[in-house]
Amino acid sequence: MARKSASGRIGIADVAVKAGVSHATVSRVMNGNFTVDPDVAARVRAAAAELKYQPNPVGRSLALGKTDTIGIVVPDLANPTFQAILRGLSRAAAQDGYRVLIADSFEVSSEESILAGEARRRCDGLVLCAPRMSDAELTEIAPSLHPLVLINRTTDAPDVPSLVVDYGQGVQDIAGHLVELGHTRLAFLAGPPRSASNGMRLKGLEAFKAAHPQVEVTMLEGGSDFDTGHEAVDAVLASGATGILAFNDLVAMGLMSGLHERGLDVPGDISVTGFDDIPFAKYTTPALTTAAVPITELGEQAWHQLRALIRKEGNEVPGSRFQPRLEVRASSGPAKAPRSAVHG
Amino acid sequence: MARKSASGRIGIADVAVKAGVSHATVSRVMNGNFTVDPDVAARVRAAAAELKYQPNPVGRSLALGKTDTIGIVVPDLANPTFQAILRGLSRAAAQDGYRVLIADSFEVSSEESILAGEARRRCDGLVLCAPRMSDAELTEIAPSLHPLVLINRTTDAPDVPSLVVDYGQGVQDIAGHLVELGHTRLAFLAGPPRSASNGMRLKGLEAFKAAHPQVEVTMLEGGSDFDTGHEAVDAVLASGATGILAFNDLVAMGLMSGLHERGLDVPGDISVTGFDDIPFAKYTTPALTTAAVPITELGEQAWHQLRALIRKEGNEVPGSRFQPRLEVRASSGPAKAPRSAVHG
DNA sequence: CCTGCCTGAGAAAGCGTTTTCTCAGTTCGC
DNA sequence: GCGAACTGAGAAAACGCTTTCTCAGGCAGG
Repeated sequence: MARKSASGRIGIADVAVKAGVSHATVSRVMNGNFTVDPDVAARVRAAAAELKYQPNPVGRSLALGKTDTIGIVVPDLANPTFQAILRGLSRAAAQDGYRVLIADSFEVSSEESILAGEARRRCDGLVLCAPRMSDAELTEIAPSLHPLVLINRTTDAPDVPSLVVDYGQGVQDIAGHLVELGHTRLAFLAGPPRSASNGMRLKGLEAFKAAHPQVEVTMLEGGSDFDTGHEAVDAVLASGATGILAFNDLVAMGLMSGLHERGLDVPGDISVTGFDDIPFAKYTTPALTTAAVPITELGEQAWHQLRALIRKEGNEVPGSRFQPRLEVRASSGPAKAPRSAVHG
Repeated sequence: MARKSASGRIGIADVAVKAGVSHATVSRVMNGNFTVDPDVAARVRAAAAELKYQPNPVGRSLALGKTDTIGIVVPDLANPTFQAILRGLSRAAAQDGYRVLIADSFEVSSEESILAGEARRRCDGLVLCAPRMSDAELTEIAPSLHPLVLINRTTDAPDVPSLVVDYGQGVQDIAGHLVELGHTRLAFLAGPPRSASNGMRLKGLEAFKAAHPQVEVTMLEGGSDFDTGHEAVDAVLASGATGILAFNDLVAMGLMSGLHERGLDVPGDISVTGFDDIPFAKYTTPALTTAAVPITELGEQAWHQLRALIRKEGNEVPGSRFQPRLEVRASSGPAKAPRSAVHG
């Protein structure tokens, strides 16, 4: 016959009545304030236990001005990279007693800032993951989103740490690896045009071309998923390249699948490389040569940065840059003699 | 020079002052209450726009008794199945203006009920995904979690819709398919012992054995990830089975990878099947025969059920059962002559 | 024995909304 | 032309908690 306040749920008032004290005292006890007589505290605790009282977090949030929740907005929850970031973030935050609220923008860049704003208002901080919005828009809304940390994107706005993977260096490492294997005609199967990480890859390849004038690098349009790779087979063959750098592992897998259907051998006829080293990359046949990104760790670091901001520690490094690690597997091998374009 | 209340953020009071009205009126305007003079409303809207006023959701939640947020607790955010459910749920909920808060129990079943309780208190409803806790515990806490919907788990507790995939039927379909291909010795590479969906598969196989006495079905211990499958190669070979039903696609992929390393051909020597039809299943070599589960749709349905509960519609069906669809691909083929056990 | 300090706990003021209550000022009907 | 019904908007209560303010009572010191 637990008495209830009007709302039907058990509140601080109920336990106050039951323990014969004021609700202020109940609050003190629940929050470990030691200015309370041990006997009274015990009585309150007993009453709380008996009533199975659990403080209402909303009331608590309003009073304390914090929610113990952080938000993350991702462009596409179906993308393994973002899933991994979410996982790392969620785990790290959970260890500090924070929960995470997710928002998926479904690659609609115009929704991002609204979504981000809404999420931010409900949370103590925000992680913006590879936002597709323009630099101008990002800079404009960044202050209203503080505490904010950026992943795979940078901004001029102050006090916004950003964690970026050095995709530029990564593609250069991969390209270098292919050249070492004797490939002189490479092709890059690009990612989504609005993706900043694609931009970094392109810049990396420019640098690579400058340093290796003897190597031919063809740029091909693309995307970020399986189908992109699968549909790119013709373009890849037409390029005459023997070493293909796919935008990411998904694209590489799609490409390998397409090449396989054409009866071509990887890496016998063509070497294919990916990027990211998603868990599946190890298990493709042939196993995929790729650049491993410590992506879960990225999520974890994002939390650490955000935590510093929330706690106003202020002495934190403004961000950091993650180096991919070349992961050589079976999908890359010695170059054949250059093929003529448009091979059967 | 936007004036601020003590907290630093712009509140309803600031708008009220600027528009020269009471904050009650501001609230009325913001919520589309038409008992406000159009002129006054316009003035308020102008003030709100100029101050970029955004209502504080926490205060709103407290007053309204709802958060427009739902929670989901999953045993392992790294599992593609749960990722897909999360995605479906998140998308469907977003369409109705709800956000989702995630909680990952990391397969620690003792944490589940605490996590669930905490999540629930911050949200308007909860989705419990394949909980690992005991039936007794589940039944006990279910009422305190209402509105609650269960995925891949059932309970006696009232008013708890549950969405389950008919794994029992699924394995029977797969087994039937293998038998049609001439396999007479099958093996089942089981999943986590505490998993209810594993239990359903086992029951399905019992039914299958009863209906097909001439077929031998060996049960092998297992798990739910790549490595499980990879490490199971010896046990699989020792069983002498020519048709292997793996617990899920991940396990199947691990197994295929292990078999490949041993120089065995799939499906020439052994047929391997998975379960779930994760996106990658299409792209393994050979492409994986599996049972497709409309898993994203499951998340979507979960939202619909939960929404009905939140809105107290009450006339909803108590849950539903999803039928997997057999997806025949290249990893299953005609049986060879039965092999002797412990093949080289 | 009185002043002053300290301790413990109730009263009350937030936190930022929504919503009910209330009432002044209009409009309408007879 | 006066009471009744209506309209619009402010005052205040409510949501559930934390925290500051305040004060009664106990105790030590002079």
